[in-house]
Amino acid sequence: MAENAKPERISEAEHAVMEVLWQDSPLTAQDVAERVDPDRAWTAATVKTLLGRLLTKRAVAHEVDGRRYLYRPAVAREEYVAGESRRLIDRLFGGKLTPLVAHLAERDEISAADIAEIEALLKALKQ
Amino acid sequence: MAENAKPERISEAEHAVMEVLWQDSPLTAQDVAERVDPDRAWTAATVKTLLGRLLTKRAVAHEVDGRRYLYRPAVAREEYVAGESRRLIDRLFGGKLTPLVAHLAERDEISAADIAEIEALLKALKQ
DNA sequence: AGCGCTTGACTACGGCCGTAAACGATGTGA
DNA sequence: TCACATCGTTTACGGCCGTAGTCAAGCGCT
Repeated sequence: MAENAKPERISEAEHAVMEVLWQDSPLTAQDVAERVDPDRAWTAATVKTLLGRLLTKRAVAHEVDGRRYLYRPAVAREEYVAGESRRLIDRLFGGKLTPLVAHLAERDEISAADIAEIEALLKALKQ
Repeated sequence: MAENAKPERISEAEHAVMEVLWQDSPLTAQDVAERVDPDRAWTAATVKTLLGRLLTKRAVAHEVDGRRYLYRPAVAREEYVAGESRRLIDRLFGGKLTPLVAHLAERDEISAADIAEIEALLKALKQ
């Protein structure tokens, strides 16, 4: 094993790029630029910079395809999401999920449908 | 109404200061420095800088006490926590809580006790 | 063979962040 | 009154981030 470079933090802009790659890969830089969230209104140059930074952070990998690269994620979305979730829950809710749910509930940010869904989910978990 | 300056983003280091004030306020800068998470190992100067920045961001307010200030939060922890939670859930879970719970469940980050707690909570919510 | 287009690498630059020292005003004890 | 301690304010500085322009190398046409 070993070889397991600690995961460097992915910034918010970089995350937008990762989302594209998680959805479909491998992609060329151009493909990524075309698919990235249009609200960002990035130029191709910006996307290339972000891909470069993600490369050095080892969050994406590249494979040579003729004279260009094909990019693909090197960290699973699963892992990223888990890390970010944990960070937030640790920082704001003492590491426990219940207070988060309670919090959202108190602010009416949970619908009846949500409740039903989560109950079903938990029931399934118990067995 | 009006007068409601948009909440400027509180950084992570600033948040550590806020936690102190949310727990007990008003406090002098010195008090804050003494109570802030010791893992940070900040000098008094650093804490003063952070308080200053929080002041200009209007996240804390100060009241003059002789020749020094007493600081107190100007945004409720509740509000901050809600904002951060929403950001994360929007960014990673399409705005829905269920996937977050499902996610944590799949990673065994929910204990049986958690499940029971949340179920009780949801049951209470339904009525 | 020469030219332009594509593509990654390098450079840039202002902004915020983390961390902190220097400065200046003010109060205080001797 | 004079040195000293105490505060808040200002300035600093390296680092990462967001955004993007420029450069150099190679490919494809003509």
